[in-house]
Amino acid sequence: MVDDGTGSDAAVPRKRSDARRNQEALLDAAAAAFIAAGVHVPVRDIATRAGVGVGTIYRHFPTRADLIVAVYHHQIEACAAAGPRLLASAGTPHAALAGWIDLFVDFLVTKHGLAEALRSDDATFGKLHAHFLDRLLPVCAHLLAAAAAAGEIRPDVGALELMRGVGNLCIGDNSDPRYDARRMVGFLVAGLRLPAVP
Amino acid sequence: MVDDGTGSDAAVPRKRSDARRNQEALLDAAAAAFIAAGVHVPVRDIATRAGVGVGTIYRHFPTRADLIVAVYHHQIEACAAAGPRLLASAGTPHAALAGWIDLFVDFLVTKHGLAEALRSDDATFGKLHAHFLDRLLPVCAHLLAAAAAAGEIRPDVGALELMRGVGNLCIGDNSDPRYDARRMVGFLVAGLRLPAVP
DNA sequence: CGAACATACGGAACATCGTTCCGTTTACCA
DNA sequence: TGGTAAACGGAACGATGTTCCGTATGTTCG
Repeated sequence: MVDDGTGSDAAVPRKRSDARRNQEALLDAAAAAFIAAGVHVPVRDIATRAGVGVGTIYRHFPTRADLIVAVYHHQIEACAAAGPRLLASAGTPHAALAGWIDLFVDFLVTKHGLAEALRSDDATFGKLHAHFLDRLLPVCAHLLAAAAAAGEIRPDVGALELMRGVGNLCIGDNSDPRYDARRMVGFLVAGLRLPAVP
Repeated sequence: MVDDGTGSDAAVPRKRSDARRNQEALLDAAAAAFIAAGVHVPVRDIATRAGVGVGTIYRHFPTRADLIVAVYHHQIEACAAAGPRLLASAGTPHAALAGWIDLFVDFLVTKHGLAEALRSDDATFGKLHAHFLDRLLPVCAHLLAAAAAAGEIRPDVGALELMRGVGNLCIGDNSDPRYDARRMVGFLVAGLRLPAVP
């Protein structure tokens, strides 16, 4: 719901062309910098890549979280949209849950430092955390409820604790080949299952 | 195996008395500072508490990891020693494993920021990570092997991945009452179980 | 006991990074 | 084309980790 100046009505005065151009340049530069050096890349590096001053970054994206959210906006939305789709197509609610968690894990482990940032107690990342929760928590809760209703998992698992646990398990996945976050997440999700009662 | 100047032979020249005194003062100050502000407390704060200059810290403890390891040395050793004891006293190997993991989790969540530091990819903490693994990995491996041999858990679980997963789940436990690391670790350990074959 | 020497100390100084602020430039509109 | 408001750039500031060297002090030996 961000007005980028190309919007539909005239309530908000159109942004200046250089501002729009710089915002685009910043998004591109940040995306490249995140891939090259992780989401903790120094602000000055992003500014240099984009050919702007650091002041321009703070004007467009007051906190690092805003920039990260903007860069990954599409992928976060795609992940949110995948929840209901999986629930409809997968064989069981538990399979849908597992599939969705896989998507979430894939997203996190392919963005260097994102899982760490998500869990940082630094207030700067509070908005990042909040945005992830806003978009993805309801999806996760829905999948959990379906699996619980089907008697496949214990009924007392909260969506927030599961997402945080999964996010935590993704930390450091890229720094040591002996650690595989997907495997650990698999164990965690398996631990939610109820013993089959025949 | 650090020579503190009170050692047995004279191969190493005895350290100066002020050096020994300052090292003690630094350990006390660091312990207090870690409790008050976490293991990421600024170096200057520790120096001020100890009544020394920052140079003295770096002389005694070249990296933050060295200081952390020294402060928690006793507790790490106690955790290592608890492994065999639990295996002997607990009803089943799996119970011993679960009990030991509980000790490990308790240790981590009561030291603000320690779990985070353990997982930081900052090279400064490499020695911290290495020391934890040196002392605790064999203990964990032993417990895992016993539980696997008893057929209680799947046989392909590595000690390193388990310890890292558990450590990761402990991150941020103190920053949000809605997240309980012990609960998540419980799910993870439960996920290692093999279905009972009667 | 007192001097000489090695050891250790303290904190100033430097580097990095996030963040703010304001003089200058630029786009837009009349 | 000129005026105005928006946006820009980067210097400057504060916090923190780290290094370095002139100074102080413990220890030893004559």
